[in-house]
Amino acid sequence: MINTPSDASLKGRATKIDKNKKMKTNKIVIVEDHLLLSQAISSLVNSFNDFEVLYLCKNGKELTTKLKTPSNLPDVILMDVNMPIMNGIETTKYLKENYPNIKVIALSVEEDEDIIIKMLKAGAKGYLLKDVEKDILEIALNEVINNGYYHTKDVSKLLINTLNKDYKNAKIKLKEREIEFIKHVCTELTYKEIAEKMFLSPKTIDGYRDALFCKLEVKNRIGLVIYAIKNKIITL
Amino acid sequence: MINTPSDASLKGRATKIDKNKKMKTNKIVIVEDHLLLSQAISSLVNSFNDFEVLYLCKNGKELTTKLKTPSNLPDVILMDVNMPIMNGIETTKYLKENYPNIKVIALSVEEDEDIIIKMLKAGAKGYLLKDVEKDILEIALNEVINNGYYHTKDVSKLLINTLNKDYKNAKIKLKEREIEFIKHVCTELTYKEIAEKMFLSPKTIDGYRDALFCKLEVKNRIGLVIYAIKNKIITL
DNA sequence: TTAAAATTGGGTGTTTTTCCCCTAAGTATA
DNA sequence: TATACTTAGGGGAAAAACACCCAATTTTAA
Repeated sequence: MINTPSDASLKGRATKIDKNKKMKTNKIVIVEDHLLLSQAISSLVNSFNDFEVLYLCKNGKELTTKLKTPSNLPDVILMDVNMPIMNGIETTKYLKENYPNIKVIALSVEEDEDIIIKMLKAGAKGYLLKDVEKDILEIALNEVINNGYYHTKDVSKLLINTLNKDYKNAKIKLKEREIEFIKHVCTELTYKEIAEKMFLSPKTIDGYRDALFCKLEVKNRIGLVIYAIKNKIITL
Repeated sequence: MINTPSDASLKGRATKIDKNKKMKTNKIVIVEDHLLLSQAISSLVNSFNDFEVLYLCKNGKELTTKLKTPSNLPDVILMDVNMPIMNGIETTKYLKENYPNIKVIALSVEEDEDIIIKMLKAGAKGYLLKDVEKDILEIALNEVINNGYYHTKDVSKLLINTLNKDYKNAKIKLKEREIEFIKHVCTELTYKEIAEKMFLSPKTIDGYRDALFCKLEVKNRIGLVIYAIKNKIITL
């Protein structure tokens, strides 16, 4: 896809390095939905020693297709988290199961602890915020290849914070039916109308509402709406 | 593509061209809050012919400080729209007034018509979505320097759509007091409590509410909340 | 400049919806 | 056989929504 560098010059340099220093050139793939950014990051990575960008992908789906060709297997994948079609978390999970030797470094503007945790659980070997120094990216690439993982102080801090918080939060789980209900709550329907839509008695709806008020520690329907939006149960 | 030749070769090439063709090297500044991205874009821009990145800024404030030194004046600024402290729109307005010779190209993931319009009104000579091809960036830079402006088809389309829509929308204007009120609406306060906070009679609040229901074409408080969030009257 | 129109703040009352407390049967499921 | 989940209901208080009303100011336009 999208194409590889001015093939001639790249190959030329790679060969040279291989011969003189006998250094292995590590193969990198970038998965990022914004083409200009992936090209820019690619330009950066190619400027590092011993790293070579194989190709770019716009999302996880595209990556899985590419990987079916054996010559397309990289050493490290730089993976954006927010992508359409198949996002970073799903994709990383898929890689963990199907290509466990490929290391994934997450690259994101997202500082949301939940997402970082999910990404690391999915198998990412590192999580870089997009406002790090470029040197950090090079260090991370080297570390991941040599030691198997790399984490910045920022992310480590966040992780510790999260662990401490989890004692209190114990992450609230919503049932299927509750999620269905809360989606309707975020519309202009009355509870009576919601009951009709869900084929339930208005009194049952009363029950769901009261349970959620209690569970989510909100006082009224507005609270539910705010909760739903903050926790991305609905998107606007 | 995707790759910049190692710095040495790049500098070598640039010098060569300067000497042989007497080509002017255009000076570029990148304003973008995510350091890694600005460094990546910088790497890309430096790989183009006749362009050289002078320095990077994290936000508009930093830029205004830098510009006070005459040698820091660039030909073109690549400006992110969403930044903390001083965003792309404010910064572009400032540049238009104080440094009218500097051309601004907006660089954003934001496809929101309103924001694009604001940016162009503020004086941007081009608006690139971050998922364009890198060649487009190079073309845009050249066009802006030679012709004074550049717009992709995407943005042109959006502009035409917006013009058509404006006939219908005629953008609803909210008064100061209404905005104050609607912000309270997006909390768990009752109307009575909102009245207290705004030092008004609950009945006046009734008036505001009913007026907004009508003006914004919503049926109840939930509708107001959804409207407020969609139109960024409040941020979560 | 003066009258009409819009804006802002306030009032009384009714109906509908929301909220809150309580109970409890039927169904998975571990 | 507990435990949890889903469903459903009664009764009552509070809030929200709706319908009209009035009267100062400020803006707009004739």
